This record gives sequence, structure tokens and C-alpha cells, in this order.
Amino acid sequence: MTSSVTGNHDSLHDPVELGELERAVLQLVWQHGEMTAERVREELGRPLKESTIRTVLRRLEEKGYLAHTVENRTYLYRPAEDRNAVAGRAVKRIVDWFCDGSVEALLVGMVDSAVLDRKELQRLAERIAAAKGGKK
Amino acid sequence: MTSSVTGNHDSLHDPVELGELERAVLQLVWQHGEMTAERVREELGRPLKESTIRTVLRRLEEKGYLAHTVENRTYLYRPAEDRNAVAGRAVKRIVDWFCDGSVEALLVGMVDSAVLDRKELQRLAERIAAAKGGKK
DNA sequence: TCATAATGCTACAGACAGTAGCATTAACGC
DNA sequence: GCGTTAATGCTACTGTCTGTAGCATTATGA
Repeated sequence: MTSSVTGNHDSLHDPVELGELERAVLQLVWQHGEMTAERVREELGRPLKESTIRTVLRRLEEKGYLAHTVENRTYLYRPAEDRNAVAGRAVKRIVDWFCDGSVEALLVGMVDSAVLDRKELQRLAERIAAAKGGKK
Repeated sequence: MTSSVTGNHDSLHDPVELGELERAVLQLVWQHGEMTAERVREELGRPLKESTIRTVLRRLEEKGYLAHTVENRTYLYRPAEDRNAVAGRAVKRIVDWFCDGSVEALLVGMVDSAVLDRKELQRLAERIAAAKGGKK
């Protein structure tokens, strides 16, 4: 399967392997900062049992996306990773697989497939160029 | 020499939903331009039966990534979509899900998670700015 | 017409996501 | 202390997808 597994650190998870519901839940937690299962269920608006929500939350934690603390006997879930960072890694994988690792090729592809507007790309480039000084 | 086309491509699919083997095969075809099942098997270097390869190729076609023509009773598979474009859409999905649709946020995330070097991003921005006059 | 080489069809096991039921346990009031 | 209640912990079933492949069928060329 995995061709060469040299240096495997499993801290890297890909949002790609998440299902619909998992993604929805993860986004909610990212949005709200911290949530209980009950709260998630309410926000979701879908007719799901609480045990379902809890299973999803637990799996998300197992996968490294969430962490929880116990507050008065109640689980409080909060993000374990920055969403943009997670997205970044996910994109990197895609770039590696489909664009020979070239982010440029990717952006070109996004423009070509009308996913990204050329103008938008322009603005983006300017913003990036402008944000040069911001050493993080 | 008979040559017919059977391109059946209904909707847009995401490369994200591909398995390891499927991805490997798809990349091979993208790399070589067109391939027969036999050729794919050789290139893969994995001990797989031909029927396996053919199943994967068929599924990739069903999913819209490949198309085939028949050349002397033999299937010739070729890409049905530009790889960069496919990657672009895949990334867009990720951006929508995890970055509120902001490509900028994504790039920032990539830098933050050390997926993309700040310098590289700079060069990228310049290149993009330079490649202004394109189609569309 | 017969062998051969190609495809077409079908299947099965393992992984994973969606969904949920039921057992257990700890806190709080009486 | 003891029971009610609210939380979690464990387990499971089903459907879908992917990896993998066997076997039937069919067209082609000698």
C-alpha cells in the first residue's frame, strides 16, 4: 500500500478522510471554540441521537482533530489543531499527488478550472506580497 | 483499425475520494498520456492481477477521471480531465470547508504549518503577478 | 473453427462512516 | 444512605467504498 514509509509521524491527519458528518461537527467546534455534545447536536439541526454525536466527537478526538476537558462531569470539546493549518496540510497532499508538488501549478489549475478567478488571484498575490513584513 | 470513444463523464468528482491504488493508477495515466491495462500493470510494479488493474481503470472512468478508446480490440485509457484542474477543484473544496472559502487564509495556513515556505510564497506571488495576461 | 487475447460481469473481504442502543457510573437532592 | 438523573463507556449493525480477483464471453486471426 504505502510505498515508502520513511519516518512516519502520525501526528499528521488529513481532513480528507473525514465523512460528511464528521466535517460538519468539526467545523462547528472550530466555529464555536468549545462545545458539548448536546450543544453540537442542537447546532447541527439534524435529527440525530446524542450517542451519535458523541461517537463522532470521540472519533474526531481519536483522529487528533479535537481534544476535550471535563467540566463538571461534562465533556467540553475544543479544537486540537488550527483549521487553516489542517487545511494547509491537506492541500499539500493534494498538491504533491496531483501537481508534482508545485503550488504554482495548483493555482494555475484553479484558475483554469474556474475555481479561482484570475482577478482574485491577482488580489491574492498582491496581498501576499504586501504581507511580507509580517514575520510571524 | 476500429476506434470508438466511450467517454462517460457525468459530474465533477473529487480526487479526494480515491484510494491509494486508484491514485497511483491515475497518476500513471496522467504521466504517460495514454495507457493500456497491461502497461499500467507493468509500470505499477506491484504484484497485481490484470483484472485488478482493469477494475481500477474502469472505476476511474466511471468516476470521470479517465476515458478510453478502443484500439484494435484493446482499451486505451487517457485522462478525461486536466490534473491540475482536478487538483484545483479538490483544493477549493478544502478551502470552502476549512477556510471559509478564503484562499488567502489557506495559504497563510500553509505557511503557518510549515507546509509552504514564506519565501516560496513570495516567489509564487511574483510569478502569479507576472503571469497576468492569460486566457479567460 | 479453434486458440487466443481482450473485455464484461460478479464477488468477496476489510476499512470506515453513520447511526444508535444499552450498560455504567458519579453527583445531587432528600 | 439511596435513588434519580445525567453524563459517559462500550458495542454493534449497516451501507458504501476500495483492493483484489476469478470466471464467462466474445471477437479476431490463422
